[in-house]
Amino acid sequence: MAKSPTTTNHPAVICTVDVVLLTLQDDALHVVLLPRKAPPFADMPALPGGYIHAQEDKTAWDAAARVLKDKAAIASPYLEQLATYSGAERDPRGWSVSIVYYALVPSEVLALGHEDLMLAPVSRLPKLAFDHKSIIELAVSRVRAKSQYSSLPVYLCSEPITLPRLQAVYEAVLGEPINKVSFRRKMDELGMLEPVEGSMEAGGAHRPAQVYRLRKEFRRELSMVARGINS
Amino acid sequence: MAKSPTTTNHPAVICTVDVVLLTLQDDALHVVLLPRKAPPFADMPALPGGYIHAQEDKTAWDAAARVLKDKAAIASPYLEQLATYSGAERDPRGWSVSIVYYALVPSEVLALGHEDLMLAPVSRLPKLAFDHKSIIELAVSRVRAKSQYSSLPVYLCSEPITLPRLQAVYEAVLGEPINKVSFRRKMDELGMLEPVEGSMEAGGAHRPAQVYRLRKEFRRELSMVARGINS
DNA sequence: GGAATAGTGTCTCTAAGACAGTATCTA
DNA sequence: TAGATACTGTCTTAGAGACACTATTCC
Repeated sequence: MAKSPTTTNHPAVICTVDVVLLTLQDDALHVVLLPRKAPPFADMPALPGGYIHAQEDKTAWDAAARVLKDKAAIASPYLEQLATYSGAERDPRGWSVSIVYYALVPSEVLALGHEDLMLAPVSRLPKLAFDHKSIIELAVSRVRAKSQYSSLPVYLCSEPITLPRLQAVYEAVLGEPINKVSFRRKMDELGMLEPVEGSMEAGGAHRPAQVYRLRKEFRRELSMVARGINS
Repeated sequence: MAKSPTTTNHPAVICTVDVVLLTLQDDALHVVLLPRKAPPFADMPALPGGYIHAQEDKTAWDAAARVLKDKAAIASPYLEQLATYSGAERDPRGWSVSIVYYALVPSEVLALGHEDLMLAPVSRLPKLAFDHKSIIELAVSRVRAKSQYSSLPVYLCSEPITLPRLQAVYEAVLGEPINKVSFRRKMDELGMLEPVEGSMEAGGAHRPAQVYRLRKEFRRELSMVARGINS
């Protein structure tokens, strides 16, 4: 390997993190955006992001968590690495690396009004800064894929939750109806929900749904089934 | 966003790429390693890797391809991003980012003897520099997972190939036997192989296997099935 | 009781695995 | 012809989806 870049002719690379923060609004996936305050792409909506602070961030994950806390006032969501985007041309300021994370939160914890946070439906994204549009598209396809065989969508829900509500969340994420019997079999198999004594009146004239909460072991941990929710 | 890091107090971050180059040897997954020539971890085996060269590399993918070409004399393998490792403590020289790629090649294209290339079975890794051991473990689990539902293992084979041979490759990667009928159904469903006129004498006293080659459309492209090879 | 949604029992259908049969080569 | 491995037809079995029936609430 070569010497440290500071002692060679390798110019510094711009190192940033960006976060695709997803939530559910009106049963549709939305992404949190923030208008840029400075060039390049001033005033254009962009993913919350920022430079890695080598002094305060122990890892890029910590940097992403800090960005979420500073820019969206959100602590401890489900936060996972998506991919890293890099290249000479994605940022006019120079060769850049963006380590991208994605996070899922229930819309209830979103402090809209904080800063200039805005929500955009992922199916109709506005013009975005940098390559953020394709980043969001990758995040959405990753979330859809993972939702096929895991408990990922529960992180879009606030507890307690009912099975009919959770099924609606899965259907919103996957964009297709799910067989009720199969869905309940899978949720049972995932084994992450435990019933709470007491029921929820869905505000309607009908049988109330059983209320569940996440088992302790599954807080922020993903649970997988062998064959997926459908198929 | 803040100003460019070169005009602030953000110290430069060390930006590198590393490649987990996997191949099959004696029906077992092996990884290509290279002894380090300089500190830190001098003389210890490590993944082929190096700094991003902002002048010559258009993207980190290009940097990974260049590393493979320079250090292992390999051009155009199946090369895909794995994950990015980062942090203050993984490299004693400072805060570092390593964008890690993985590649699959048939053992025939490996020019062992080039440089000090060595091969280690992934099931018995030696002591490795940096956090390269856990990187390799992640790569192996990713390859195993993808092999469940895709054509990934064909990139470990040199063409032409027979179905019995390809099944042995899948079994070596997955570490478990596969049902022959199901396997052939899946390969058919993937639709990436086309028969070549002529047969292969497997060196034995038995019926020769039909020889196949990859369809043009699938060169370096992954093909997926709905439900995986097994289950 | 009627309307509405929650929850469940069970049949069907699809697809994976088991098994055994046929095919084709060498010695 | 015997032995070995390639290939294929078909039965069994497991799991997903469809459907209908029961349960429980409010009006």
